[in-house]
Amino acid sequence: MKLVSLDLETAGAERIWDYGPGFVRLAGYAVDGGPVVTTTDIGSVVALLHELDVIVIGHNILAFDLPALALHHGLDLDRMVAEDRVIDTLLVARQNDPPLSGNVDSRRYNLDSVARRVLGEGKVVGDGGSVLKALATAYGGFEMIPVDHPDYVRYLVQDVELVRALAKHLVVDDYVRREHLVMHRLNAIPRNGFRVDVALVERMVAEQAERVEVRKRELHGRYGLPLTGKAPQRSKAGIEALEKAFADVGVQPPRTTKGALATGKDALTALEAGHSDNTALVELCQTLRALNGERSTAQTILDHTGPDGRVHPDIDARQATGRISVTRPGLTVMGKRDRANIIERALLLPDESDVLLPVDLAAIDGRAVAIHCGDPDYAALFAPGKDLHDEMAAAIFGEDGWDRTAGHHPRRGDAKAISHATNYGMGAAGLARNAGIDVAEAERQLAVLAMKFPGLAAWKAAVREEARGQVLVTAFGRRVRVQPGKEYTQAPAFLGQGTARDLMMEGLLRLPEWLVPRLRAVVHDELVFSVPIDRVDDAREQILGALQFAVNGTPVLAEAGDPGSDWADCYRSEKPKWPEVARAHREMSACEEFGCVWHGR
DNA sequence: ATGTATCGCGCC
DNA sequence: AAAGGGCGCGATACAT
Repeated sequence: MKLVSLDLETAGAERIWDYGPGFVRLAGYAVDGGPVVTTTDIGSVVALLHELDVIVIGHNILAFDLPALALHHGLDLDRMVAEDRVIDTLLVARQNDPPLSGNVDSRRYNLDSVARRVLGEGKVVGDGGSVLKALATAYGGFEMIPVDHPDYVRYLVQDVELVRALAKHLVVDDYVRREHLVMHRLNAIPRNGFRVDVALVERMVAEQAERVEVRKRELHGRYGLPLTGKAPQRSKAGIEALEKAFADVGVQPPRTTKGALATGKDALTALEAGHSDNTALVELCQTLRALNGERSTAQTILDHTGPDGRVHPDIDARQATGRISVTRPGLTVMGKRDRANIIERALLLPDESDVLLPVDLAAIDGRAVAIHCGDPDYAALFAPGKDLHDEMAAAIFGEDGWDRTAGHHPRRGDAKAISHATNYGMGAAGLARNAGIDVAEAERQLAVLAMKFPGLAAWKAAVREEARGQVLVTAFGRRVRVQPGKEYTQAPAFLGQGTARDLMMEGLLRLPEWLVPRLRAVVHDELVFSVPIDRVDDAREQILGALQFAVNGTPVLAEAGDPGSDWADCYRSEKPKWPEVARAHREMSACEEFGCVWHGR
């Protein structure tokens, strides 16, 4: 086999989906230990990669360089990936040396950083990206840099050499080979994009701006809030005005744990509840909350909508748990639970003459924990036909008052909170606060849990200890790094979330080929597809077939939502009390429904 | 001008 | 001794 180290210079990374032909400007490659070749004859590079004895290696090539070659130069990337002839050093670097949570490692995996770490400081010259940036500034854009500029060529040559040097040090294990298949399938999302209801986005942006304006004026008139900037309630002068306003209505201004003025939803709701007879305070809280509650999701979608009327989000497995990030725009954070926000999903549409079909995995983090801990009593909660939270309620509170044939356990909701406590290491104080019970009762519930599921408790203790000295490995073989000092909460959580992620991805790998380019979004435990109306039943059956399998006796359960005319429409059965979730309702010119977010705007 | 920290909204 | 995990995105304040 020949190892081809590859890098491309292009018209700018963020232009990959809209630039068109000419996006790839200059290619650099080296075959094994041979000289680095740079060329504008991109077709010749594709021809080289198509040779069956070639393995191509490069940094982020699976998401960027190779898709660009596929898009404009006929590269058969599907085949190369299927033949296991692609090595992406970014994916390998993450597996070899996993990131911490939070933002601390956000710049740790660019080619320069990886090379410095792996090769040692002395072997990396220059300062990477700044050379390119300077050239782009000097010539008026990446696409204007002369392809024979010595600095441009030198930069490209250096990156090819770095990749080649890295290849000798990085370890490609079975997990990361699979990860290439996973990420390639996920890359269907940016490649194909998600259709946007552009007219509706523009309307919602305008309507939101109007609402914000009205509320700012109210706060300005009543409390002297300044009108400068986009969020005057968060500026120094604004906070000062609000503190005075709270004092004027006779309460201590609410504080965050760090002492700042708390203007968040929870703080204001709690304050209001504690002084429900103080009408001036209630009014202040409500107006402030209404202003703070305005999100700019529609604007974000608009900002990222391309000339094709679609968003092409970035897909990345950068999270400490391995969970998938979907950004620019962030589809994982669009409204769902709040009535006021779920309508955000109406901005995203199926392809013409298609419908959107969402499928989600039931209680997938819990199943992942069950697979890890091997506690038969815990695993039994996930047996076919059982509802985790009902079973958990029965385990903690007993079967009294629950008729299994008649519906849910009366304390299912309480049990759900405790389930999450199980996965994430919540303490009695936190559970008490969360569930509105006293600490003694919370302690009792956690104790019952530990007693009923001894294998689960033992596993948590073991992985907390294990995480103290080393990187943890999920059931699928993904390596995850826990922050020193956070073993108690992060160790069980990362294994649960990391394995849940790969249960989802296993389903993705099992999908029939025709559905892959129809994938539109992934939201941790949910996949969204755009499928032709006359193939919905086919699609549903095949997707559910792919997503449902058993691991060590624990079954994975998938459920399909409603085929929808937009993404919100997919949840009309799930949210029967919110009629506006249904597109058919939104298409009416008016309605009488109390609280309708659509007609009541 | 650009980047970081902090907060706040939301999602799973 | 006690301990709820992971994110994305926008805004402001502040450092460089």
